[in-house]
Amino acid sequence: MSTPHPRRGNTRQRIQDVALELFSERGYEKTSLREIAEKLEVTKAALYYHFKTKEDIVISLFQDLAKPCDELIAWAEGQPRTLETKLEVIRRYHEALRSAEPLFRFMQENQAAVRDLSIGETFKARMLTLFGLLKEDDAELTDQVRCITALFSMHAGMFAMQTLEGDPEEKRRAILEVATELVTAANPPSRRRPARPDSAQTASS
Amino acid sequence: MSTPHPRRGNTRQRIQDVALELFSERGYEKTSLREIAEKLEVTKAALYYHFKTKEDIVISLFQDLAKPCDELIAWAEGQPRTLETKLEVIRRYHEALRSAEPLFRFMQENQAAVRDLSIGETFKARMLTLFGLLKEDDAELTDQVRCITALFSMHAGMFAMQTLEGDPEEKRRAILEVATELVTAANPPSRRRPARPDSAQTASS
Amino acid sequence: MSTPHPRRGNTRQRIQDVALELFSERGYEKTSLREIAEKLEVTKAALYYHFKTKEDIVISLFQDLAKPCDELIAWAEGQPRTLETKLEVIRRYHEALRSAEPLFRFMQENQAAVRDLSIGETFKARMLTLFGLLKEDDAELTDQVRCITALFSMHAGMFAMQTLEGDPEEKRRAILEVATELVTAANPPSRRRPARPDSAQTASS
Amino acid sequence: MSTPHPRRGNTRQRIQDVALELFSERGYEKTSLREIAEKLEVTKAALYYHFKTKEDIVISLFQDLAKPCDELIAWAEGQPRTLETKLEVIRRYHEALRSAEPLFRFMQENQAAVRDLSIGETFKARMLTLFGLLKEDDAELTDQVRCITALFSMHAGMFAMQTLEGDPEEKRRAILEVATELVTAANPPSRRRPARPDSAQTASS
DNA sequence: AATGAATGAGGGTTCATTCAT
DNA sequence: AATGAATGAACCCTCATTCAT
Repeated sequence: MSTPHPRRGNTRQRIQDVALELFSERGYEKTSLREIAEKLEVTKAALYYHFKTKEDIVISLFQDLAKPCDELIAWAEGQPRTLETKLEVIRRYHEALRSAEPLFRFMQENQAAVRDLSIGETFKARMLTLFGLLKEDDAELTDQVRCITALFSMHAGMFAMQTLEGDPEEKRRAILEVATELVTAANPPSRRRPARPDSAQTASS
Repeated sequence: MSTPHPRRGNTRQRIQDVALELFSERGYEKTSLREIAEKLEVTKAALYYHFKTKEDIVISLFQDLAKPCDELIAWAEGQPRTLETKLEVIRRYHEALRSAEPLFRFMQENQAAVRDLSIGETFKARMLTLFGLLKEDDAELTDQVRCITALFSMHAGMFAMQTLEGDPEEKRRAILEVATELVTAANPPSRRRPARPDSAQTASS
Repeated sequence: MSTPHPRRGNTRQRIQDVALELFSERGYEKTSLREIAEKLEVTKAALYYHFKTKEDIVISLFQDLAKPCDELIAWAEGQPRTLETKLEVIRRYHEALRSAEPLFRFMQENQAAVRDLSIGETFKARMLTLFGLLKEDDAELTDQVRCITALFSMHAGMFAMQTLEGDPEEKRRAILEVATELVTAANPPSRRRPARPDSAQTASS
Repeated sequence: MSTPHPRRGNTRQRIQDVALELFSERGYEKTSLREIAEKLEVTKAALYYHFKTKEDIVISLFQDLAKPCDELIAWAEGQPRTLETKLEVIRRYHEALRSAEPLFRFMQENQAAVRDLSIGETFKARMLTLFGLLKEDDAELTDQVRCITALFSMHAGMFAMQTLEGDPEEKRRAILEVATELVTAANPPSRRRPARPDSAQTASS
C-alpha cells in the first residue's frame, strides 16, 4: 500500500499546482490539459473529475489569490482614508503578491487570454477597487497615474526580479519603496504641493 | 472590374492591419488565421502568399515598431549621458509608443505568447538597452526600480488609458509626467540625496 | 448497444489492418488519415488516440514484420556459414514474406516515401545483414550481385505474382527455386560447384 | 545582355532536369512544384507555362526514356527469337538504363505514386513486352521467373550500386553478367543448355 | 477516484492550379 | 516567356470535452 497509490486525496491540489506552474510558464492557451495530465501522470479524464472545465482550474487558482485581496480590501474599507492606511495597503498588497507571485505573473503575462475568461472582469474590478482605495476622490490625473503606476510596478516587479541583479529580498524592498513613494507623492498631506513627493515650493504646479 | 477585390496591391498591408487589430484585441493565440482571412475576405492561403507563417506576421509587425525604437537608441547612444538626455529619451519613447500603441498593447498583454515567438528575446533585449540608457551605471537598486517602473508605466499606460476618465491627450501627458519624475528621481544631479525624488531646487530644471 | 460500434477493444488492430491495406494499395503519401478513418467509421482524432503520428502507424506495422526477420537473422547467426544454412535462410525468408506480403509490397513500392521515415535506415540495415549472411566474405562482385538479386527477386515476386498466370503456390515455388539457384551459384563450395550454372572453365574468367 | 536573362530557351529542359533530380531524390509526392521552381529561381507559374500539370512533367520525362525502349522493342521484334537476340536485348537494355538511370530509380522507388499516373500502365506494358521478348512462348513458370528477375535485377541494380563496393563500371558489368546468366538459363536451346544450372535430362520435359 | 476510448471543431500549413497582366 | 496574387481542397495534428465503465 505504499507505491501503488501514494497520493490520496491531494490530487485536486496537485492539479492546481501543476496547472499554475505551466500556465505561468508557458501561457494559458499554450498549456494543454494533456500536458498537465502527463506531468501528473494521470489521465486527462482525471482532471475532469476534479474540475468541470479548463477555465474552472483557472478560476479555482484565482480564488486562492482573491481571498487575501478581498481581505485587504475589506480591511482597508474599515480604515480612515489616510496616507497611513494607503501605505499599509501597499505594504500588505506587496506581501500578498509574494505568496501569489506565480499567479500574478500568469495574470500579468496572459492578460489577453484572461480577458475573456470570466474572471477577467473580476480581476479588473479588484484592481479598480484597490486603485480607488489609493487615490483621493478628486485627485488630479497625474496623481491617479501615480497610483496606478504604484500598483503596476509591483506586478511588473516580476520582470524586474528577473532582470535586476541582487538579493531577491532587497529587490522586493526596493520595489516596495518605489511604490510607497509614488503613493505618497499622489497624496499630498493637505494643502501644500498637490502632487509632488515632498519637495516644497518648486514642484510641478 | 469593381466588385470582387480588384487585386489591389495593398493586401500585405491590410493583413498587417487586421492582424494587429485582432491580435491586440483577442490575443495572439486566440486569433486564428481563418479569422484574419475572413475579415479581409480572402482565403487563408492568401495570407500564406504574403507571410510564411503566423509568427512571420507578428515579426513583420514588430519590425515596424523596432525602427523607431532603434533610432531612439542610436540617437541616445550618441548623446552625453546626462539627465537631459534621459528625459528626452523618455519623451521620445513616449512619442514612439503613440504610433505603436496597438502593437505595444499586444506585446504587453501577450507576453506569455510572445515569449517563445523568437522576437521575445529581441523585445526584451531592447527593453534592457533602454533601461541601461536611463539608469546610472552604479545606480542603487531603488533607482534601478525607478527606471524600470518609468518604462513600464508608459506601457501600462494602456491600462490607465482605458481606466481613467478624461481627455486622452491629458492622460498621455500625465503618464509622461510621472515617468519623467521617476527617471529624474533616479538620477540625482550631483551630491544631494543620491537617489531620492524630492531634491527641490534642481528637479524642475 | 449494438449498432454504434460498441467500443470494441480491437480498434488499434483494425487501424493497422486498414492502414496497411491502403498504404500498400494507394501509396503512403496518397493515403490520408481521413481515408483510413472513414473506412473504419471513426474520426481522425480516434487514430491519434492510438498512434502518435501517421509515421507511427507505419512503424508499428514495420515492427510486426521486423520480428520474423530478426528471428531469422538471429537463427542464422547461430549456424555454420554453409551453403545449407544459406539455402535455409532463403527458404525461411521466403516463408516470412508470405505473411508479411502486403507490408513488403508497401515497402517495395514506396521506397522513396519510406526513405525518410526513420524506419528507412532500419529496413536497409536489415537487408544488408541478410545480404551479409548470404554472401561469402571475399565473394566476387558477380556473386554478390547474385545474392542481392536473390533477395530482390523474392521481393519483386509481388510483381511477378500479379503478372504471371498460374497457381499462386506454384508461382511462389518457382520464385523460391530461382532464388535458391542464385544463392547456390554464388557459393561455389570450393572445387565442385553444386549449383553454379555449369561452366567450370568459363565462369570465373 | 549577359546576366539579366542568361538562360533563354532552355527553361523547359531545365525544369525537366531539376524535376527528375528532385523526384528521384525525394519522391514524386514529396516534391512540390514550389521546390522545383525555387531551385530554378523561377515562379511556380512559370512551370505552368511549360507544362500543363505536375503529371505532365513526369510524362515528358518518361517519354525521353520511352524512346530508347521502344526502339529496342522495335529492333527486337524484327529479329529471330534466338537466345542470341535475347542476350542482345539484355545488353541493350542494360545500356539504355545507364542513360536513364535517375528516371529508373524514380520509377523503381515511386511505383505506388506512378501507378495512378497514367504512365503507370504504359510503363507496365512495356515491361511486359520486354518480358515477352525474353521468354519462350511456352516457358515453364521457373523460366518465366528467371526472365522477370533478369529485368528486375537490372533495375534493382540501383540498390546494388549504392550498396556494393567497387568500381561502378565493374559493378555494372557484374549486374549484366547475372542478368545474362538468368536469361540464358531460361532459354535452353533444345539439347545443349549453355547456362541451365543443372538438369540436362529433366529440363526439356 | 480515475481510466480508456472516442469525438467535433478547429488549428496552422501546404498543395496544385488559375489567370490577368 | 514569365510573374504576382490568389484560391479551394486537403493535409496532419491538437484541443477541450464526454461518457461508459
